[in-house]
Amino acid sequence: MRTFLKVMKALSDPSRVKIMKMLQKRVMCVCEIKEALGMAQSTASKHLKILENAGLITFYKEGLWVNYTLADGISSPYAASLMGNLKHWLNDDPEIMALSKRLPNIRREDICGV
Amino acid sequence: MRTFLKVMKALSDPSRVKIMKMLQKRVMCVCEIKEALGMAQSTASKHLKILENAGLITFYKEGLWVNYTLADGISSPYAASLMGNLKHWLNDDPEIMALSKRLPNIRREDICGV
DNA sequence: CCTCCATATCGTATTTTTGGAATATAGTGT
DNA sequence: ACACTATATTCCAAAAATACGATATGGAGG
Repeated sequence: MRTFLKVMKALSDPSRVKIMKMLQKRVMCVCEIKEALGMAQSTASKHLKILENAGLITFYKEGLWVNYTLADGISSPYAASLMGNLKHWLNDDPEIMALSKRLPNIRREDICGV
Repeated sequence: MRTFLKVMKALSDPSRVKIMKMLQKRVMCVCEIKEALGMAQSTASKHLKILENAGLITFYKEGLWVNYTLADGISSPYAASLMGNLKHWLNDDPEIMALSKRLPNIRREDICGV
């Protein structure tokens, strides 16, 4: 039950859903996500932690950057199922479409120092 | 997006998940649900409204009683998918199992006036 | 019309969630 | 060791969710 609720809660927030949809397109670091969603860095970091805790995303470090990516989905049947469905859900949502369009222009080289 | 979030939020609360699992077994009225979950009547009513609003349950009136039942699932793909999965999810959860066991003993005739 | 009963809604206190600024941590390069 | 940078964590305020008692609604029966 706790695992199930964690997955549901993680996907109950629009910012976190948007993060999931962006990560379906490509790997992203925290500063890119913060930029894409127009939120404070600490806020982005917190959302990412909630998603990770639900088994929906993972990360790997690359120098100073922390690259977040979709989890492989073996953490729980709930995470696996929802992640699968999210692939085709919300693709025609106006906000998601706008985000997808902007995504190529959001590059860490432009946002972080150098 | 709003529809999706409504479904996720609706299923992010343990009481509401328990209500869904009980309704998988049988139709229930508000007083039976309140009794099964040990909560105030107003609380049960509000949870039911949230689930209904998410397209997960419906009701039909029968005299003074309002019988709640699982929705047919055509309200949204999110509701449909989650409802389908919930059928086999959480069946081995300790709390859900205990509830299922108690369910036959929770009858409106014993709870409401006559 | 009046009463009774199941349910819905309102008002309100409590808890949880969310968001940002400030601070801490950790990796990189000098 | 020091400075710099990306990220995580902490602290705190605002907003939302949750729970309950009290009240309102609406159907059933006398």
